[in-house]
Amino acid sequence: MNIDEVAHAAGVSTATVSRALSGRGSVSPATREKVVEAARNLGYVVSQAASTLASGRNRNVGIVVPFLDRWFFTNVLAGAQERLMHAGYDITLYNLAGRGDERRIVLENFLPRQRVDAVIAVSLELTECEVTRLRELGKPIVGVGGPIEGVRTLALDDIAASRLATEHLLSLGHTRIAHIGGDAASDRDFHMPLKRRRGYEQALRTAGIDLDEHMVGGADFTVQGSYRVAKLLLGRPQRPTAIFAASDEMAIGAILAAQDLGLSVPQDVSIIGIDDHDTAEFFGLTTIAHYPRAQGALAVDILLAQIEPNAAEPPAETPLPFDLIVRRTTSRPRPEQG
Amino acid sequence: MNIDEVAHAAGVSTATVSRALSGRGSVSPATREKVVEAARNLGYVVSQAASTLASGRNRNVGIVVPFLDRWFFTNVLAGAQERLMHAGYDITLYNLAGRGDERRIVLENFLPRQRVDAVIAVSLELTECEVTRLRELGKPIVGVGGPIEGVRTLALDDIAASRLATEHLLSLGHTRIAHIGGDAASDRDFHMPLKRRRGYEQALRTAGIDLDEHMVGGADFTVQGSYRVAKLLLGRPQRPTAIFAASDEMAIGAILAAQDLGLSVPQDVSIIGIDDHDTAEFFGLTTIAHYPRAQGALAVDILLAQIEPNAAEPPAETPLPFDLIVRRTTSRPRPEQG
DNA sequence: GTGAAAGCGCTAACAA
DNA sequence: TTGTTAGCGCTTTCAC
Repeated sequence: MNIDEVAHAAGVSTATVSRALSGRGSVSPATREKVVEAARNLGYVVSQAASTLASGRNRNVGIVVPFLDRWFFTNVLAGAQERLMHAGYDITLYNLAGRGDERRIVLENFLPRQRVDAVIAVSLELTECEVTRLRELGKPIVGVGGPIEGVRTLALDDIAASRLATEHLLSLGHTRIAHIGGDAASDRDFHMPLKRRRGYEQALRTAGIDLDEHMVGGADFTVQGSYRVAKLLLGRPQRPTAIFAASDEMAIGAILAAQDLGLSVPQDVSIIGIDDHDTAEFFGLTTIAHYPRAQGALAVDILLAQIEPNAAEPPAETPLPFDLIVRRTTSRPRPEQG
Repeated sequence: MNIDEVAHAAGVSTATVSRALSGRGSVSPATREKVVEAARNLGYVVSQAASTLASGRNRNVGIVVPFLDRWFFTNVLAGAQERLMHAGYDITLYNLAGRGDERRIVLENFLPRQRVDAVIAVSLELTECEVTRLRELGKPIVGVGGPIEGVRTLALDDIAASRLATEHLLSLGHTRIAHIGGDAASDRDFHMPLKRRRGYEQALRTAGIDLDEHMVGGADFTVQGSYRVAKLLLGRPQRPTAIFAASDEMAIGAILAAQDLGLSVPQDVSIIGIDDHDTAEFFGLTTIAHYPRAQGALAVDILLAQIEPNAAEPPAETPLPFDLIVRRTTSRPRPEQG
């Protein structure tokens, strides 16, 4: 079943079939109708490979993620996926998780295969050499979540978001505010944890509060990792009255730790996170929402504006929105006793 | 940069370049060396589209999932992804989540584009007509997690796994065992919740315990949904001494509900789930593990055995493994009082 | 608005 | 083992 059969059935040339079905070039309405009808009857669908070979267009976008099983990545992916599907694009998934050679394999073997028209790089911290490789593809690239040198990136202003979270605690009257951020490993792989810590520090300094390194713990962005750290932080004599965790999952770990220590949230400890994770509502978690699905969709819009001939205007470079969502895990601290 | 330039640089014909780089057909070691060298120097990578058009092979597998943000699906995906990458295959992701027309679009427009050599359908419950469409593609298909008529499927024996979970509770001496399964919506879309309930019922009946419909609740497989149902179940006068939840996330909802009611787990209520979710360890959750990553990898092995010329033997059709993992949320019930 | 025809870059059958 | 060559199925100029 190929284009010749459809052309024959519709009584036109293959060129006309191509124009009628692809929408580029002009075809009279009547002819188009005939062609579409014939194609449907025969169950014809264009061969992607032949179309690509002849036109250079793939109708396919590659998405590179560092993990698959993390809330942020799956949501960016879902948002991008939905938008791409409705634009008629396939999505090729590259996952860098694994024992190490995956990065190289993807960058050197998969991406250059010319199967994609553009790539979305999610939270990738790349070496200079890797960035070069990526740009050598000559394909439009947009980053989501982690800045890539010389590539347009959609990234939350982590410092500002963290400042907002910390300021919320300060505005409630807290002064002993702890922070649970990244550990050595996550700090090495990503800049995000450091930036969130920076925002926390900025807010404290602005409020005239001295930084206390005993008030800062590092975990691996999981519930369990944060739980352990929170137990330590909350077990100290001069314990914090509030905790700002660098992610909602870590905030939840802190909530569970507080409960297990017999502390009430928020009466004894206020807790705030960042994300607005699916389960944040359930835990009543106060947090900074930052909409990864929308980020995925926006990344697609930016790319399509570059690769689709008559696409809409590329979206303006406005900062990504984030919002303080006040729920039930933050409140004024108890009045000091003694 | 195409095959001709490489051929020229290496001083051989394009056919030899093709053979040397693809590994099919015989090439002398010396020639191969020359070709590989030339290709590397020029930064040449075969054009996937041209290769596909000429050979009919895509080196690409499609994976269809109903959601992206659920533990089971992302793990199957990750398992399949890793295996495919090391076999040199791309992976095209089709997500059916959305407002309804996605299913049709994927089945009628995307999959027939001949971009994939095979498809993995994860937890898809398809109509007869949809199955027909899928099989008409003439591509190898394997299902993971939800049986598809006439298609080899890797699926947990849900009934047996649920029986095992329930029997664990029975063996500890529980007789008032509740079940949190699917709600109306999930029962409509998937068979799995019904089967897990069936296993629960079988185990109880075998133990000579009458089924009590007040002991069965339905939720949407989320922590929060199950939390609500568990509160109702545990709030009754003759409350259950044990709960078998059809997923770990729901089991965790039940644990949190019990805690909030002032009940100790496992002293007042034993709780068991199914999955061995990432956070099961943290909650000390007793559960039935069933290895979705391995299922994804196995699905790939089955497909590659069909589409790779000199692939390994296709894996035998053995039942999928599942194991009882006893942790700290199950124990003997308190002796009856009064 | 439509058709003829020249590729797009590769693979595989065949010949040498 | 290696080269020659005919497509794979489509898109796109260029004529008309």
